Amino acid sequence: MKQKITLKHIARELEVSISTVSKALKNSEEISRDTKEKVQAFAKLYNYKPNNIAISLKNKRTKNIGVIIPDIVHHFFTTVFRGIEKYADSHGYNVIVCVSDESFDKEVINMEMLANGSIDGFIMALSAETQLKNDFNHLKEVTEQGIPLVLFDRITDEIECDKVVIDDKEAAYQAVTKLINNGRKRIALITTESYLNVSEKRAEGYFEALKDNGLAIDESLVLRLPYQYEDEQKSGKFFESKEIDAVLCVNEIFAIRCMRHAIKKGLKIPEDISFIGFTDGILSKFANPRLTSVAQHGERMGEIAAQMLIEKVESEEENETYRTEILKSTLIERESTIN
Amino acid sequence: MKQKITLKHIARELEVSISTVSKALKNSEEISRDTKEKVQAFAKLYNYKPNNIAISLKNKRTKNIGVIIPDIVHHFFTTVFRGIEKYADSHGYNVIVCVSDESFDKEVINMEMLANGSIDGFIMALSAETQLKNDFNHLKEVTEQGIPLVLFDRITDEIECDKVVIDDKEAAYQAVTKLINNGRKRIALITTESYLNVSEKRAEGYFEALKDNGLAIDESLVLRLPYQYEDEQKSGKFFESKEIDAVLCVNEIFAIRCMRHAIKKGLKIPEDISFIGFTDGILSKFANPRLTSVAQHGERMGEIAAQMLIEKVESEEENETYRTEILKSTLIERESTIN
DNA sequence: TTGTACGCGTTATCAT
DNA sequence: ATGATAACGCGTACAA
Repeated sequence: MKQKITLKHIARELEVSISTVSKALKNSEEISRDTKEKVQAFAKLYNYKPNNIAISLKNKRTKNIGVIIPDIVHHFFTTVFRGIEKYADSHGYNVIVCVSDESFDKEVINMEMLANGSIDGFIMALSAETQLKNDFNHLKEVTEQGIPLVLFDRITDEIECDKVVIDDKEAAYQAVTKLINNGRKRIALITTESYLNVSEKRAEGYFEALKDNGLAIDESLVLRLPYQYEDEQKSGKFFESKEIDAVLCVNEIFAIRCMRHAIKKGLKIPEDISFIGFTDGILSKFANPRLTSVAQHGERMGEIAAQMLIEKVESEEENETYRTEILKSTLIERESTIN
Repeated sequence: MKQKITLKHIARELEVSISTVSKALKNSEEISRDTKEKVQAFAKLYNYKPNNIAISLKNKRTKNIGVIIPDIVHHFFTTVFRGIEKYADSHGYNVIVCVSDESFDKEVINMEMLANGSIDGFIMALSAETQLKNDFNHLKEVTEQGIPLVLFDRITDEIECDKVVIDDKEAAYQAVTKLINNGRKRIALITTESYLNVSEKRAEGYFEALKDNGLAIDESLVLRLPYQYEDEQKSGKFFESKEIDAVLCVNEIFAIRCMRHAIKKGLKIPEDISFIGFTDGILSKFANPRLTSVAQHGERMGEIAAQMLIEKVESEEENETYRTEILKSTLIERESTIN
């Protein structure tokens, strides 16, 4: 096992001082051609690479980004993560991922862990529990320490920092308007229990579109399911008992499940009933029928978040201005709606 | 902005030496009750937390694990990653993820980057290009430096290290046997171009099962598609032209696509034609009909990989014995096969 | 009981 | 042209 070589080793071997070696490797003008060549040759031979940790300690810069997300086995977050990783990688940053698992405590612990020097800044989406508790002290602490923070998707107004979201309300509004223009009258909304701000925004858009188009709001057409919804009972009954001709679902899985219920009931998609989902992931593309879906452009979102963060990290002055980037979403039309 | 506080700050403020502070915070017997209380109170007040980087430098241990995977937007890898993250987190380790994007160069660069002190060990699945080139010098370098390495799923025999795989060959063998027992005679294999060792293993199992059950091997029933297969042409023609009563696909997406072709051709699933896929992900569960699939237990795989790695990282002696853990897969039967 | 000195690996500043 | 020294933040063996 050949040990990692350090400046000290080279210095000792070549009988020069450590600082000479350091300078020689940086091609400093101060050092003679001879020495430089000797040192550089030796370094190459033994494949010298400076130790990142030592450099981090010296520079007080780790070139690491901390990413905290509720769940990694979730198409949208995964997509965002890919955008972050890509941008970070191409700018010389590494990414440390922690999964909060929708738990407040884990989120806090992970943040504290990373905040002690391991990273230069955070990118995160809040856990469901955090949004429910409405407790953001851990975020406040971090920003007060001057650690840059970028929130995406699951954000809060309580914290001042850069943010990236999609226009959830607008997207839902457009989707519902589309359904109405296709002649749909009884449009259901399948959403999550209400503490997730994204679901809230989508519901707002749904209601507003109905109102603006002169359709009555019928609360009995709104079904709220637990976030991790496994049981088929509740949604099954809903479809059996209601007369519906279109459905907006706040995620793909709800949509796929509901399409099944509709088919089982003997309805034809999209003739008798149309479906639109959120998160244009793999399920939408491969569902049968293929699902019309609101694409959230997660990868782009990740890139923007990473860019915002790295900008803040690398800016010298303490920049106290924050912006919220709102990404436009796109409705991808497929077989589950009439064109 | 309140700056992160260090031992030095506390020492200066309390007019004691740095080492006194350090010891006091560790509740050392050497320090008087008085001083300890004073220091600890002050530390708590200002929320002192030791700097991870400094500790890493001192201990030559980062408590970071480097994970390099070909793709993160891929259900199987994501699942494995979750297992790694979970185990790592519960053992006080952080995870740095790099995505090789199936590129040899990126894999090499990322490894070199992390190998210079940023991590205590690697967990990785080889990129397609690396397997194609058959060049593993970057892995060799790392292991020679004494950095522990665990390979999973996409592995190679060229490198001595711990490994975790599933019994791909056996799984395919079982799946095909199952189809045969259900009375299927003309069983197709849809696989990737041949340099991925997992696909190879699955193909072996397929052939062996046919042979052991006295069925002729018909190479024209084997379709090899590019790994990132987008175009529908080739597989479409295949289904139009062949008489097939069952299909084994090496991944979910191939299976879903092929089911569409079959349905389009007017075949009934599973009556006329059965389907079995690999990677029991979200698509299998929600496909219509639901897809019978080989579950690879990615999360368990990740846990085991992390456990193997951390064991090696934390073991004092240079342990030169490596093991290869072979995980049993499970066939999850759903609507696409007869029970 | 407290403090000094050193080392982890690197770089920057200031001598020589 | 080269080297000594200090500093990043921490921990610890040793000295006082």
